[in-house]
Amino acid sequence: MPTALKHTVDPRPDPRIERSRQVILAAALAELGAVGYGGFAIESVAARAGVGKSTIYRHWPDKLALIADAFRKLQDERDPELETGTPREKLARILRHVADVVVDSPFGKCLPAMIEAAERDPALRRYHHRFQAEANKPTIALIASAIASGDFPAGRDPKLTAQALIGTIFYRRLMTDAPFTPAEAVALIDTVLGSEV
Amino acid sequence: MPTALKHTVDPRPDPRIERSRQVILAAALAELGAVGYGGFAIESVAARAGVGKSTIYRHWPDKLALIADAFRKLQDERDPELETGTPREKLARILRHVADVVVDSPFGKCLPAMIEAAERDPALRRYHHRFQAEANKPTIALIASAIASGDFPAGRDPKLTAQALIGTIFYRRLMTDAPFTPAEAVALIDTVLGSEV
DNA sequence: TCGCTACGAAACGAATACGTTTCGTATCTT
DNA sequence: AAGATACGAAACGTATTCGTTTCGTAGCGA
Repeated sequence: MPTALKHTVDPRPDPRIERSRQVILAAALAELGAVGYGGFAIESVAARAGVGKSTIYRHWPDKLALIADAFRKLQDERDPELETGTPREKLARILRHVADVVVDSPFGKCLPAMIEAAERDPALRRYHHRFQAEANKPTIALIASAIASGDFPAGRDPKLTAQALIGTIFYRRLMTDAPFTPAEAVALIDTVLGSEV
Repeated sequence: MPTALKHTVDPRPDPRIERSRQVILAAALAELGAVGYGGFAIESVAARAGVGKSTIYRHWPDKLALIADAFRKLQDERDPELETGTPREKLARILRHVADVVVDSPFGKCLPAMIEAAERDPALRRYHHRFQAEANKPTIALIASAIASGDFPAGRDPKLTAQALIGTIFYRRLMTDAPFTPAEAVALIDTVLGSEV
């Protein structure tokens, strides 16, 4: 009985499996962006992916599991920032990137669906919050170190500052008809941190 | 032919009609907050309101019209602010009020559903955006006048400043597990406008 | 009091989506 | 080349919801 093998990866897994998984996850994200959490239908995902419905149920037990995995795939979009320039320049780069992602990417298209899903399902909510907290860590660290070095004015809470900057971008995407444009990054920094810095 | 009467209100409309309308709209808001835009079901609204389904269809042609009317009713929640105190105190009062509404009220409970609905339906989206823009006008005016009077530091865009403040509260509600508390209002003002003001 | 009408309950057919199952085919590993 | 298996297509029964309709009742205005 080759019990030990159970803990090793199969030497040559059938490539059809992983390919199906990726095609289906991409289709699921497209579906979430197109019709939202409430309108999400497995049959539409199958059609979108050019796949039989049975193939989806072969890989995921139900709709929620598929949605959770699709959200997980959004994390691959993460595209962190450079390491050169003044703190102000780095921060502007981050904000421009966030604006790009929130407005245009699969993440941005799925954002309302993610918010709705997080509101309805506790497991998705935990993931949603953790993901967002993780994504903001570099920004908070940058602000904290810039305050410590005197590049940014003292007396501000780095985390709250980051949330004010990032929050503005999300607010514009979700609550107004004028999404935040990368060109406004400098103005936003001036507004929140002051232009005299 | 009493044509002119067409333009006047019926002298004594059946009170059952308006009563049904209000009960149903309140139930619709509760339903939106509880199950969201996608899960919204007319039959559940009827049960929640203690009303026959036919009564709902007697007053609204379909689901979307009912949802739109329910959103319109949220506007009644508006509870503007006082006129006394320093600009800083007024602003803190506004932010505390926004925090209350966004976290606790029917509006706050329906917020994810509204965002999702606005994403899917152009008419609801226009209403959603206009409502939000309208709600922010007093805040923007306050900031603008405080900047003009020298109470707030110059060089900031009042609208963007207001969006940074309000946006932080919405961001905390929608994207984190730590909703904004009224006690943080002063810290938020310090962070965005500087504590030296 | 009398006629009118808004009402609640219930049943309806159509449509949609879930999750399952079957079956023949195409593609993988060995 | 041969056996194993992941696949797509299709059909299935169940459940849910839509929006409609019918009907008897209760509350309204006059």
